[in-house]
Amino acid sequence: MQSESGTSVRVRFAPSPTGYPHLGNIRTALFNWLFARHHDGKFILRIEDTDITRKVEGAVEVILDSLQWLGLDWDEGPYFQSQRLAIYRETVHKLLKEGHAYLCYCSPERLETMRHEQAKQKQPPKYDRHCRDLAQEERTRLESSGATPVVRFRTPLEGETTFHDLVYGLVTFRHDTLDDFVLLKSDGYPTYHLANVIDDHVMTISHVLRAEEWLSSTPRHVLLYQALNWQAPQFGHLPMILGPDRAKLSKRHGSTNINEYQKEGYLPDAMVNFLALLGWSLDDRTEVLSREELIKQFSLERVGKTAAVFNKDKLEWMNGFYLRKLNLGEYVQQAMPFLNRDLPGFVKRPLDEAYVGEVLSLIKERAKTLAEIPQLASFFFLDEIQYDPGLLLGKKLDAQAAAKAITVASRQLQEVEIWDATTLEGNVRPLAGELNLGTGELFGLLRIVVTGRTAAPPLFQTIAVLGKKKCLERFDAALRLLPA
RNA sequence: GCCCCCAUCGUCUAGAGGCCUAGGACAUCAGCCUUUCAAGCUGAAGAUCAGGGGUCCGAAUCCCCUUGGGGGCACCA
Repeated sequence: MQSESGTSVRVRFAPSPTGYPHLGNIRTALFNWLFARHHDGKFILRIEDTDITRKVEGAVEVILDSLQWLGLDWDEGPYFQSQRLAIYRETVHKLLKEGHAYLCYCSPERLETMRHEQAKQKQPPKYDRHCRDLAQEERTRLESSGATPVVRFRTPLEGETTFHDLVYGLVTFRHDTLDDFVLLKSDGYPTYHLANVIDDHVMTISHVLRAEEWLSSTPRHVLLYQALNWQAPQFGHLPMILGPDRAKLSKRHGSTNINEYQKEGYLPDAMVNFLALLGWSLDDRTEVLSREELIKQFSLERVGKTAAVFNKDKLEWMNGFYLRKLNLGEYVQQAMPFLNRDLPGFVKRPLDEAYVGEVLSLIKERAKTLAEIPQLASFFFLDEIQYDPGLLLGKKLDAQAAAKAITVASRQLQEVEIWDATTLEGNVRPLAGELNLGTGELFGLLRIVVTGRTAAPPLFQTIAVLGKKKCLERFDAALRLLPA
């Protein structure tokens, strides 16, 4: 498909490896990906590693893994800005030559005291343009002093810049509220402003879809495009995702890195569906959309402007929903790594896949995340279960009555030949009357005996899966736990 | 302090002047189902559409102001 300007759609996701990607970063990636796929365009991955001091080891790998995990495949890249320094320098020379940029020798110390002064006088912190029009002798003096300059953009002093944002509409900034921002740092690396403009141009990016936090630096970028005589891409800023405290997502918000969600057992499809609904909607009722539907339906027109607080409860619900939709085979595949990871070490590995399948068919409806599964299913795998013996007692059930019920039930079970839920229930249910107990009471007691828990899958299905031997052992164990 | 953006149930949102006595989803509560827990189904509660002015026959929807929230203002991205 062609965009309005007649060129094909090319979008990029351009994270910086200064940390692990969080929900907000990934939502941006997702929207770019959906936009590209919808328009049959290209999704390009670019690593903005121009700050060597903040680089986090392993971050690039985590970024790539996260995208792969979610199925957000890219068509080009990853490109690394740190390997493209020559391109930036060349462009800076051009800007310098044409008077759109200038060398600035101000020391970090001077800049800091300047800002300090400005703050004291309640002035907006802005570079005072000290080096903007240096006299020639002053320049030579500074050059010979050995100070390494930075390159700054010569921002127009008057006028204003207006651009049309695909999400927010017309946005205008007066030039006198901008300052002469740095293009090239003294270490020779470009700043974000420079590098992203150059790369977006060189890579013929058609649409820049990024978080709203970039809205206020967009006029700088527009000005740069103009100075370079390049056509700017279309900009579309995406509403922010906020933490529960309504502040920009950060490390302070705990589990916000996307790889945490993988570890917690969320499914990529659920994650994608949920994230898509943060800032975008199809209509007034559709909540569940497959990847294909999302691609087909996604449009910038339906992206909202309001920042969204992300709601983990809803994510959990959606994940549970996707989990329940899985067929048993898929479910086993998904759950197996989590069982291996979280079941106690003394449980024999490898786990028997057929047995795991039977177990999971019982807990499938009960898990909201894959990480809950080992916990929900642990009693199926342990030889001995631990629980508070007090659970065996009830209102009408003292130790003696409980012991009797357990003994009777145990004896009855020993007789059962066909070990399936229906047969088991047919044999055990009548015992309630004989023991003068309510069925709920008896079943509740047996549930504790067999699972050690008050909440578990249906009793007879559980007994069926557990097997005769293990069940009878648990009946004996319960008897031993009961006070004499 | 300055600049920019935003403003509908607790949260995510629908709503592009009359269909709104504001719809859906999550969460909450209740009922049904039921041997427990889930799931499922049904229902309830929950938003004077931030407040105030306009415009209009008519405003959640358009304009202005106020307030609130967010973002930006680095040799970070």
